[in-house]
Amino acid sequence: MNATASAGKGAATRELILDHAFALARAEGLEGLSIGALAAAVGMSKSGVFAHFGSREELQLAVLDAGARRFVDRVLKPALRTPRGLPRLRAIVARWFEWSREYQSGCVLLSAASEYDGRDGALREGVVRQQAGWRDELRKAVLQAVEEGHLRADLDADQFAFEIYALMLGLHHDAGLFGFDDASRRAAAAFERLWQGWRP
Amino acid sequence: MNATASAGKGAATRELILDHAFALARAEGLEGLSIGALAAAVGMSKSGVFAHFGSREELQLAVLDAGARRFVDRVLKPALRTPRGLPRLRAIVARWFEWSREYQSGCVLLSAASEYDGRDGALREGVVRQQAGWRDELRKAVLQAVEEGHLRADLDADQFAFEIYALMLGLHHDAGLFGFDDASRRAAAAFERLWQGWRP
DNA sequence: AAATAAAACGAACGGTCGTGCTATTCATGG
DNA sequence: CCATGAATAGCACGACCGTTCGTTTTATTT
Repeated sequence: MNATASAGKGAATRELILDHAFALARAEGLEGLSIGALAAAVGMSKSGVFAHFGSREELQLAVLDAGARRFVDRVLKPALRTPRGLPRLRAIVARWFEWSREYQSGCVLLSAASEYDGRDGALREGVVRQQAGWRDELRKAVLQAVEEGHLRADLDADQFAFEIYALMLGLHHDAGLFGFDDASRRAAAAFERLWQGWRP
Repeated sequence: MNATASAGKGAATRELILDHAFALARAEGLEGLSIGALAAAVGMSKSGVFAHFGSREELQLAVLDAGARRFVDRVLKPALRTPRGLPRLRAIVARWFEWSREYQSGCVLLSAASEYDGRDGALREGVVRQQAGWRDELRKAVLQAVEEGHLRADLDADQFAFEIYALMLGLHHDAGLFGFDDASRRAAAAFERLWQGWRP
């Protein structure tokens, strides 16, 4: 009847597994994610879980992909409803802050970036593609703010996107180690100062 | 005769083990560091390596500590030879860039921060203490730059240290995924703009 | 050179890992 | 209601995990 069931029972349990896998990977990282622990969390047998993905690496890729989809749904998509330019850029960052608050102790996407930055293989490629894609979305939002005349025309959008991203990394880092509230204030203040410095 | 030998053979091989462990942890993280693989890298038996630390966790703590000592020796200490204030602060950042270039694909200290930010235990405590200590050194260097009159008096040193740290996180992130050179240019440009904006 | 202490080895233990195979349960279309 | 295929369970495998223990080799001291 509902959306998941109409795609068959298999797809539904696959989503259920991915839910638990996402939660486990938050705490242990994608490399720390084990099929046995995942099966125990879902309440299935190891082989039952395994059959849905065919290999551990496919499972990890699926978790990574699920994380990316959630991020887009929770951060980018809602912000697209606000008018393009600076308002939309600020909406993106605001949603991103909320995301960080929810996943302050372990964001799968960020820990994956640090887990696979020095390796080869499909997972690294997935992380790179995903991070490059998100950076490009950010860059486009910055570019639109320039085009709309909300930010100065001589602003380097790539550079600006890098600096925003760096602030969010700082937020996540400090939130995980020292607490979210202080980190959030610092990151927010830095972002305010950053874009205000580029007003026309 | 020499410094290491006078402390006994045990201490010397312990350092040798830590060398290899540091290299392995760069690629696999502290959680991915296994005693078997470490023993093979050093050319010793598993039990021989194990005996030096008594537990895997003690080994991980020792690697973390060794990393912190190296960082201080390579980044902070040399910078202390330049005059206090802005020159020293810029020297610290410059050394930090060199450190990042060397360890662009996997810095043990940073990956440890992301590995243990959502856990409990001795390792997390070690990471927090180490990160807090380094942040404080950074803050002190910023404060001295204010006291010397090199930066404006209304500068919030904590905030400034956070922003510098965030830039270095951005550098490491982008260097690992997209290449060091581009990331380095962006981070350097951001730091230049950052401190120049606070000149008296 | 003998005695003693430190260091390293080698084998084994109980567990968990990912993965393959076969059987059984389940849902679903005819 | 039954047949068919999908979904899950159960079991076994080889490999590696951290750790323990008794033995042997190597260094240091007397």
